Amino acid sequence: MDDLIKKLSQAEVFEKFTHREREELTRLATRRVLKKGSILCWQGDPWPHVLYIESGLLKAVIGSPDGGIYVVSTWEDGVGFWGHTLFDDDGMPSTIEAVEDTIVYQWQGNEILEFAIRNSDVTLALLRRWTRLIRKRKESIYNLVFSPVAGRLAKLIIDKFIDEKSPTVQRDLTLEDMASMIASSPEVICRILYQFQDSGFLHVDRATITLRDRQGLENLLQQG
Amino acid sequence: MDDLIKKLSQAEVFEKFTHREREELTRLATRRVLKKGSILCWQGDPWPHVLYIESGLLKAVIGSPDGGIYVVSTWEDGVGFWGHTLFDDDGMPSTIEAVEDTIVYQWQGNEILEFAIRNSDVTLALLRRWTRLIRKRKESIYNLVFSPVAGRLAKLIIDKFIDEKSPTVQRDLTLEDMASMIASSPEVICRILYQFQDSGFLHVDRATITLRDRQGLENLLQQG
DNA sequence: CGATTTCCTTGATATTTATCAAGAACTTCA
DNA sequence: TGAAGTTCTTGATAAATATCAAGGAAATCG
Repeated sequence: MDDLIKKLSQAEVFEKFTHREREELTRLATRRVLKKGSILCWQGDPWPHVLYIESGLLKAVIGSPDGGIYVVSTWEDGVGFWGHTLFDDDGMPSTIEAVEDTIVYQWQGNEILEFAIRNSDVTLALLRRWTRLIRKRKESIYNLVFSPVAGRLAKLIIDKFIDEKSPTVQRDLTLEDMASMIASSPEVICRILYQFQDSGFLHVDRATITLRDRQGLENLLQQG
Repeated sequence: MDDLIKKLSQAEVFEKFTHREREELTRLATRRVLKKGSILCWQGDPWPHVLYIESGLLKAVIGSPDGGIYVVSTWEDGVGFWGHTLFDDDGMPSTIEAVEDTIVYQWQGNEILEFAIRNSDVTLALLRRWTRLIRKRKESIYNLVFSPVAGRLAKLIIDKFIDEKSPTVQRDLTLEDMASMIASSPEVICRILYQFQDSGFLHVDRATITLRDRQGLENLLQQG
């Protein structure tokens, strides 16, 4: 548990609590282990909670009635997740699913919100965090509106290689996974991947992707 | 000025201030008249301010390097607008433009933020407001990802007719305006409009649109 | 290891959407 | 009123993207 205190003191928003408050928070936390593929909450259901992700990976997904899905965002270890329900009593806008086995600490949201509101540093950090989320969503909108599929894929790949020392990465996402992240279809993504290879940007094989010309990819983003 | 106090007491977020605080706010406010087409702030520029729209209409627009534009949202009279910059010191994510002559009251953001943080009701209202914005953005994303152009246009039209007693409205938006609101092109919108007419949903002429079958349009939304 | 399943790849084809072009209808304004 | 500028409308065409289908490669699992 001391471990958790330490981690919280380095996490956005949580870091702004006083040490004492963090101690209290640690006491109130419930540790949960989420199996890969399990659902934390469903789109539309209320979920007035707060989460700290100790390890693993979550994704927020919106689905259409006829089965299409789109991955709005992913949440990595070391970050907090505040349920929308907490702030406006409405259902969650997306389904949250564990991409891999994930360990989280969960709070009853109103308990922690109580703390947060009393501490203006925390409040400001929360507002700041929320603002950044809005920016992210607007960026998604920008990409959907102005970038063709190739541009969106280029961006996805570049992001993949951020803080990656080696120019080669394992293909840990299936084509379908990628499709659901950039609103396209697996076949199209496959083709564009090899198109990128033909352009000399990447080397692609079944298991790996090797970055050959980052600048080339980045140019695709600019011109949309 | 008493007028302003009264209006603020009925506006989201502002209503949560104490009467005394609102008095103070009223003193700090600067009244501005924005001519139709004038720009309040540019995408990318810092803008750490707060706005109350007394009359008129603003729109938030994102633009691509090659001239495309997309209207992210519009802001009507009676609502407040809080600059993103205020919360994270970054540039604004969109350009804010007056759609028509608009009268606003503007504050130096940090002054008002000071108040807001000290009053937990206001803080909660702000977080709530911010949460709703995120929901709106996600809805936009949903529509861009899952609805074809016809579906997005149908939604735009239905929204147009919300709180409209008459089934006929003036076409106050040009085709280009609409195009920039649903990420399409004027020609395509024109065609779909007449398509809707052929399907019996609307009657269209150069100056007006008459709603004939609301349910028909709404069905388009469901199935995407 | 063999069987089954999932995933990748590619060709052929269909669908959706955008673009270009040109004329008609309307507005504005001198 | 008439000239200039917008906006609308429609046809023809092009581009982007999705879908369908099928074979092959890899992974999984009993």
